[in-house]
Amino acid sequence: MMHFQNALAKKLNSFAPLSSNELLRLSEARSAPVSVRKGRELLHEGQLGKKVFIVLDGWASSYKDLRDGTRQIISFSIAGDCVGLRGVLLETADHSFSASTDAEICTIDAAPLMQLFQDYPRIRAAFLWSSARDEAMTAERLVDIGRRTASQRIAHFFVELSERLMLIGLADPAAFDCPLSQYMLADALGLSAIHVNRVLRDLRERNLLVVKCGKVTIVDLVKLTEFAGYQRVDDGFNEAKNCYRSGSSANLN
Amino acid sequence: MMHFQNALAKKLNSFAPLSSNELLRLSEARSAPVSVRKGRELLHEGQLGKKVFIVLDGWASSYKDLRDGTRQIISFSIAGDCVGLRGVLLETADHSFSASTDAEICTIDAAPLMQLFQDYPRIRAAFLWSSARDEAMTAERLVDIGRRTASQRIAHFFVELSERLMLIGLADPAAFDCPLSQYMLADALGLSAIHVNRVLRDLRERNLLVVKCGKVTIVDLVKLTEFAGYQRVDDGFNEAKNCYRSGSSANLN
DNA sequence: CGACGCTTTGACACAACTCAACAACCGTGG
DNA sequence: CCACGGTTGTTGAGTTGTGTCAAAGCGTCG
Repeated sequence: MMHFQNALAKKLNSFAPLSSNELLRLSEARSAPVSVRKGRELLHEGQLGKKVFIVLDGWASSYKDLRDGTRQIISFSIAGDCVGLRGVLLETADHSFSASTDAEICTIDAAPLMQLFQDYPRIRAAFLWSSARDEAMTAERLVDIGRRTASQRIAHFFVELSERLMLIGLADPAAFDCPLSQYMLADALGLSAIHVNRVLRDLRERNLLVVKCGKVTIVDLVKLTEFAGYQRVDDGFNEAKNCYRSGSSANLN
Repeated sequence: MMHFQNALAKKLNSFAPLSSNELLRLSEARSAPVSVRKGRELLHEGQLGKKVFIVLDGWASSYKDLRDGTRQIISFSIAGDCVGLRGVLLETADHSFSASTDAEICTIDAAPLMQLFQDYPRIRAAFLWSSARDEAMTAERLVDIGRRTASQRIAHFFVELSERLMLIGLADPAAFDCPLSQYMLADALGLSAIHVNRVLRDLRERNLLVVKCGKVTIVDLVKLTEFAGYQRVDDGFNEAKNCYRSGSSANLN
């Protein structure tokens, strides 16, 4: 209960403040927290999407295994993250899901969750918001892998990770714990583990970022952010600037 | 109205059959269809997410521009596709959106859409399903770019595209129209346009796929699918096989 | 007609991968 | 206690896939 309050509820609250009644309903719908060991697979691609998982503590990852033995990690989940909503909607999971460290996890069955969505618009809104946020991160990872060099990619990943962890109080601006092995980073960022190692050395020698013994230290956040290309071309300041670039007979804005 | 019925309604219907009343409500909420010319930008990254766009005819793309002048296309939209729901939920668009060909597009404002979601659970379900499907495609693209070679990537992309187009009756099993330039393919698949050209030649010489004058011909679907690694390791037959790989005290399934 | 966008090709450079080897660290069991 | 295998990190040498640069062919459209 403590964990539940601290992780999911805290995160959902940050979008749509939930009443104590809504929190109670959520808490009734969820399973008891379960401890799972590192490596434990909780969901296999192709399985029926019967429930969502909520990470209360530890790290987990969503990924797809390919025929040639490689894998692509879609995303890492940390405390407060909800996984599998898409699988519930599509009825079958389109990715696998495993604990990356020892973790504490609970579940909510599809049926009661859908009922909550129907009865409590704010709970629905909060989940949708959270899932939209995850999707935005997936799109950002697409940009990472598609258009950034390995160094930028890794830099970008850690900047983003730092922000995520800070949101839930698990990082301070200069450093945080990160139990991801170089193999996992490689599978998430579309690189080989060996190259990840080389890039990490490079970032260390440039005095940007040090990864050592499961601890990440951001040496120079400004330089790192700049290096990663963290902001995009517009930075949001030129809204609608080009909206009428090509002519059209009607106003779509 | 005709188009609206044929595109969005048809697609939504394929998931959650909508009553004529629900279709009417949807149709009342949407704007009149608007013709936009190729290249027209409809939404710019960072803009307020005030509405969703529905493609009725033609092709469009969602993308992010990077500081160094490159871009990453997140997805292509075709008739029946809905874009911008995420932007509405997160309140600001996390990507830009443009017409890739001359196109016919209508919009639904955020407020009436949310009201529809509240009043008509099946409309809500249909939109959520559609957006979950899009998200699954984004994840698949991530796998493409992260773990497949350029040739596999392109092969995979066209197999997936063929299936999408067939669903809305715009492709037959052997061929379909595709107005995407090699530059657009490159930006979607994390490649350079020049390399896309080389790979297309390669696929042609292997007698797998011919792309010529905006027309894609699939020469050998079986070989192409095999080549692309379209199916993943499990194919869904071994549900739950590994769910108990590492021990745990409680049942999460 | 010239300008422009898209495709095609070649030569070359370089980022990232593979293979191979070794070091450091861990928990386990003899 | 130490030996052990397994996992992770580190480094080097060589290979290859893909990007870059440059140039030419070709439609189309104004």
